[in-house]
This record gives sequence, C-alpha cells and structure tokens, in this order.
Amino acid sequence: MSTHPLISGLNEKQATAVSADDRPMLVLAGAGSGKTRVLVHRIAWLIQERRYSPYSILAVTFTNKAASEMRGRVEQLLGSSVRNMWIGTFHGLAHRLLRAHYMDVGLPQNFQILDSDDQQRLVKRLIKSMNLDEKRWPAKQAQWYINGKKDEGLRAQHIETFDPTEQTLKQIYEAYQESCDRAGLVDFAELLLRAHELLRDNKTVREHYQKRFRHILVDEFQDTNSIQYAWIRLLSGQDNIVTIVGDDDQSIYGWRGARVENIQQFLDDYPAAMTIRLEQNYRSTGNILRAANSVIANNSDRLGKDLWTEGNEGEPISLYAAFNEMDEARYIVGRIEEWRDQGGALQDVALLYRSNAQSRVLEEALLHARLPYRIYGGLRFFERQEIKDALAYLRLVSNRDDDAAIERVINTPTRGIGNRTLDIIRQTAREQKKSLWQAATQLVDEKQLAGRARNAVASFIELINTTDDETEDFTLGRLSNEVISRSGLLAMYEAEKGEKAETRVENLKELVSACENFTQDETEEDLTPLNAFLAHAALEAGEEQADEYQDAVQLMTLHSAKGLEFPMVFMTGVEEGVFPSQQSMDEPGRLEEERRLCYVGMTRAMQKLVITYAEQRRIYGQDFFHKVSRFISEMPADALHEVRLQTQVQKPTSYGRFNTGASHEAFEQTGFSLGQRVRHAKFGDGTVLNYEGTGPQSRIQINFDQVGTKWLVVAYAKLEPSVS
DNA sequence: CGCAACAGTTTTCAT
DNA sequence: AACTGTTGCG
Repeated sequence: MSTHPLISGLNEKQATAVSADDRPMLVLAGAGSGKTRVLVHRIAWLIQERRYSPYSILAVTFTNKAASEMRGRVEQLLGSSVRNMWIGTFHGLAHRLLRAHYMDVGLPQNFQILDSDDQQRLVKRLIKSMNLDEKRWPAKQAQWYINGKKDEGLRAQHIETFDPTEQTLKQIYEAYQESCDRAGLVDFAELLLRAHELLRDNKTVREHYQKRFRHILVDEFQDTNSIQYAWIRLLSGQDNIVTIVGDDDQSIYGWRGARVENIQQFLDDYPAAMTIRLEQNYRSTGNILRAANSVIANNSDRLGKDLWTEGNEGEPISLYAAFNEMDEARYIVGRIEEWRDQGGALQDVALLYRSNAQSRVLEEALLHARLPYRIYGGLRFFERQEIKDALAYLRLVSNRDDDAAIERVINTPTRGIGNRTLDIIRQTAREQKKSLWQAATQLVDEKQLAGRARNAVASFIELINTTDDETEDFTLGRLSNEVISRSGLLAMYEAEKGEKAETRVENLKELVSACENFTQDETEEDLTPLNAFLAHAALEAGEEQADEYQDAVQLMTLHSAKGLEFPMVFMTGVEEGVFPSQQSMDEPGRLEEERRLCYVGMTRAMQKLVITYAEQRRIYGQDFFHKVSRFISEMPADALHEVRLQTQVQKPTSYGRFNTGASHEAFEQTGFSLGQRVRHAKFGDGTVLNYEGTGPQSRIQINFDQVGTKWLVVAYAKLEPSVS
C-alpha cells in the first residue's frame, strides 16, 4: 500500500489518515505536521481510489484563501478539475444554500450581505432611533451581543432574561432583525443561522444534502462555533462520513465564539470515530519544538500531543531584553540586516506582535533602515470607504429597500439632503414600517417635504431609477462605470486634493476593472451578475493591496500568522500585560488561549526564532514597566540564549526618542548604566531603567524580573552586576 | 453645508 | 499618540 502514488511520500500516520476506511475520523494535526497535505491527499484518494464523485464531497474551511488553495492542490494532484465539488467557507456554503432556497427561508431573491461595518452602522442608527443613550449602549457592544447570540443559534424571541441590561440588548436585537428583514439584508452570523434553520426545519432540503454529501471534511475544526458544529451535525445523517482536522493547541479564537470543546463533542457524538495524531513536525528545529512543547505543556485539558522532528537541534532561541520599544525595534533591525547580509531573503523574515498598535515602532525602525516591509491585515479592498460607497449605489440598483446602502449614500456626495430631511424620512419609515426608500418616495409623492429638500430627494430617487432603467443590458463593468460617474462619486473624489484622494480615484477605477474581470461561479448562475458580484465583494473582502512580489519583511499579528511559516521569526513584546495581554490575565481560560497563541507564534519559525521584550514600553502615550512574560520562564533555559544587554545597550544609537547620553551620565552618577542587568540580594535579577540624583545618595529604578519595578538608593541597595 | 475644535477610544479576526 | 466621530459655529 505504501507504493500508491497518493501516499508514497507520506509518513505512516499521514498515510493511515489518507487511506482510512469510511468511518468518522479525527485528525489531531500538530503545527507543521502536514495537515493540509493530508486533507488534500485524502480528498484525492476518495475520488481516485474510492471512486467517489467530487459532487458527493463537501470540504469546509475558514478562509477563502484556504478553500481556493485546497481546491487547487486537489486538482493538481488529480490532474483534473473538481469544479462540482463543494469546497468553501462555512459562510460561502451557507450563502449558496440560502440563494438556492431563498423562498424556503423567507428571503427576497436579491437579498444582500451586510458586512460588520454596515452592521455596526445599522445598529447605531437603531439605538439612536430607540432613544437610548448612545453612551450607555455602544453600538459595538450591541453588535457583539447580537452576533454572539446568533452564533449560539438564538433568535431574540428565544432569549429569556430578567436582567434589565440584557432586556434592552434583546430589544435592540429584535429591532435590528426586523430592520434587516424589511431591507432584505443578511449579516454574516445570519447566513449561518438561517442556513441552519433551513436544514433543521426542512426535511426535504436536509435529506437532499445528506444524500448528496457522502463525505464531509472540516478543516481547522478547533475554530468552529456552536452553530457551525450544529450545521455539520445536520448535514451528516445516518451514514455520511465526517472527517475533522484540527489542533486543540492552536485554538486561538475562543473570544469570537470558537469552541475547542467541539472536538471532544465530536468524539462523543461519533463514538465510532478513529483518532489519528500527526506529531511529526517538518518545519521547525529541535530547539524550537522543545521550547514550544514545554510552554504548551502548562495548559490543562489538552487532548495531548508532542511534536518531534527528525531534523537537527538548530541554534538556540535568542532572547533579547530591550530597554524600551525603540531599542527592541533597533535590535530587530540589526538582526534582520545581519540575516540579509548573510544572503537571507527579507520575505523569509516575519515580525509577530500581539496587537496591531505595536507595529508602528517596528515600521519606523524598518523605514529608517530602508528595509522594505509588508503589513498583513490592513484595510482590504472592498472595505475601503470609496469602494463601499460605490457598492452601496450598486446595491440600491439591485434592491431599493437596502436601508444600510441608502443611509450610506443618500447624501454622498452631498446633494442637499441634510440631517433634518433624513430624520423625517427615517421617522416616516419607522412609523409605517417601511424601508427608507419607500418612505422617501412617499414623502416626495405626497409633497410632504419642503421645496428644496423635496427636489433633492426626488432627484436622488430619479438618479437610482434611471441608472437602473438605462443600464439594464449593460455589462457589470459598464454598469459600475456608469454608477461611479452618474452618482458623482468619482467627481467628488477627483475634486479632493492630496495623495489620499488620488488613491481613492484609482481604487474606484480599480473597482470598474474588478467588475469587468469578474467571472461568476457556475454554481451561482441563477443569480444576476450584479448580485453575484455584490455577494463576492461582501464574502471575500479581497486581498489588501500590497506589493506582494517585492522582497519584504512580513509584519503581522500573532493571530494572522496562524497557518504560515517563516525561516526567521521575531516574536516581539513578550511581556506580562502585553503578551499575555492584560485583559486575559484574570481569566484562566483566556490565559490558556494566550499560551496557545504563544505556541502558535513559536511554531511558525523554521530555523531561527528570536524573542524580544522591553523593560519599558509606551502604550497609548503612557509608560509601562512590564515584567518578562511568564511564557519565557516556561521555556527550557537550555533552549534559550540570552543576548547580553551590556554589549547591546551601552552604546545606543541616537534613534527616535532614545537619549544617547543618558547611559554614560547614569553610569558616572550611580556606577550602573541604563539597561544593565543587576542582582539584588532580596529582589533577585533586574534591569536598570532610570536614575535620579548624584553620588551615593542617588536613587536608581530597577525592573526586577520577579517583583517588578522599584526605586532603590544606590548606597544601601548593595547591587551587583548580574552575571546570569 | 462645511469646517474646525473637541472628546472619547483603543486586543486578537474571518466571514 | 493617533485616530475616529461628534458638536458647534459661521
């Protein structure tokens, strides 16, 4: 069996998973253990060897990128197209179900998808219209609440609560849902919830898909939430084969509803399931794996897994204690330059941080050193303001009742429809339970608006109507071109000056060509091209614009690094309060999730891992003195190599706010230099942060590893330079 | 309506 | 510190 081409290059465990019989299976796949490979080979095996039609296979992923990569690799392996196989994200698949059965779920044929930005605006409007205090009821929180409930599968009417706060939130939820339903809008959570209700309540539909999908494979299963798991349960009837692939140690999305427990739940629900552990790692050196294993071992309730490698130990992990965040950045830049000078590619280097705010200092240092870099996770194409404006017009052309769209562009560009007028329209709509469009039309027809406002509203209505009428047989490209010019959007941004406005104009033109090049998925041929495009824009917000091809250092959060690998990785800001983050430190569950995030970060590294932390860090304009992260003490000391501070910091370059002279001055006055490691009889080891005064009475500030920051009088403190 | 000053906020992210 | 969104004024 090991000679079969589909399994010949695999290790024993991988081969077992790929060629397994038809039975439920859990593949516990450690970081770098060839998880995607197994999934891809399994699908190919089912088709080629077991003669399953691609039509009868369903594969679910979390990102569009993962989905298209998987499809591509399966096709490459098989040498043929698997176009009629369903591979997609939960949301993409739910969307398909809803489009196919829109009548069964009570949606208009041209329903639109609301992204989280749209959703937040809508919720905000509603809170205002309910005369609630916006300070006490932040839209974001209400949005969070609504999505959380939907993720749990709960409609407003299912919520029973005597808590007055939650009662209000429930009312907002109700009003929001009513408003969405009236406007034909579906948010991301709603896609899943509705599709779930469809499968649950409609026997015919459910049995149809159960009959169709003989094999169901789910990737990144540790990231599924309640409704997604319920979905899988419904789709797998008596004899469908479910394969789940995941890693409980890499579950880092609990904060947005992901339930690691679903893995255990799966084992309970499918008692015949076979568990396969992939523990051989093909990515990292022995040292990195040893340290990562040692960190994750501190978590409880793991399903248990130990990564090992046949490769060599590699070099120890570098640990650098920076004086502050500028020094941290400076050190990193130095190491990157060294890497590059030794022939390393910049794109092989990743800088990881816990929160986006930390990227700025790193960027400045990279800019300063003229090292090109690329940041992951900025605004993506379809999320840009000007693009969303244009899309809103397109949405109105498709569906006049789209309140979110009309709110966005009724006065963009300004056409004399001010807040006054808008409020009258909103009020009318609310009172008569109509959409904004209907209310506006009615007000114009019944001449209930003052002259100027009436003209303005009438011409807006006219604009949308004529655009729709006169572009009926236009291609998508022509239509979008027509829309951005007729609406005045293009002219508006062209009139603005500055670099920002120029890119906006470019983006609008880019949108036109995106429309021109858009090819509809064949499975969506029952949709109008416009609706297909709008759904595409909402579900796949598009890559952020970046010069992907340039050799550049990669900057990203630890979260967005999941699934990637780099020869050289810097894990930065590894301090208590930053990583683990402050908010996570009081809740044990959250702390374990941070630890998994640390594990994810470390296992991104193939050859070199550098961990840095700063004694002093400025966050939101305030200085903090954090202790070293506990995660570092969880690593085996012999896997780490502490970079000597003295040699690095005593001659600081004059970069940023760093004071060149301070170190010398401090030394003359206290006998110790800033950044120096010292030992105190009682407090242990620490780092010199600051000083005050002269002579033996001078005081110095030290951040002790164990007890935190303290001011000590030099004469009494009996400090010694630390050797460790 | 448009501008400017002001106040309030800030994890992590895909869909 | 930097950004957003709101408010108040001309």
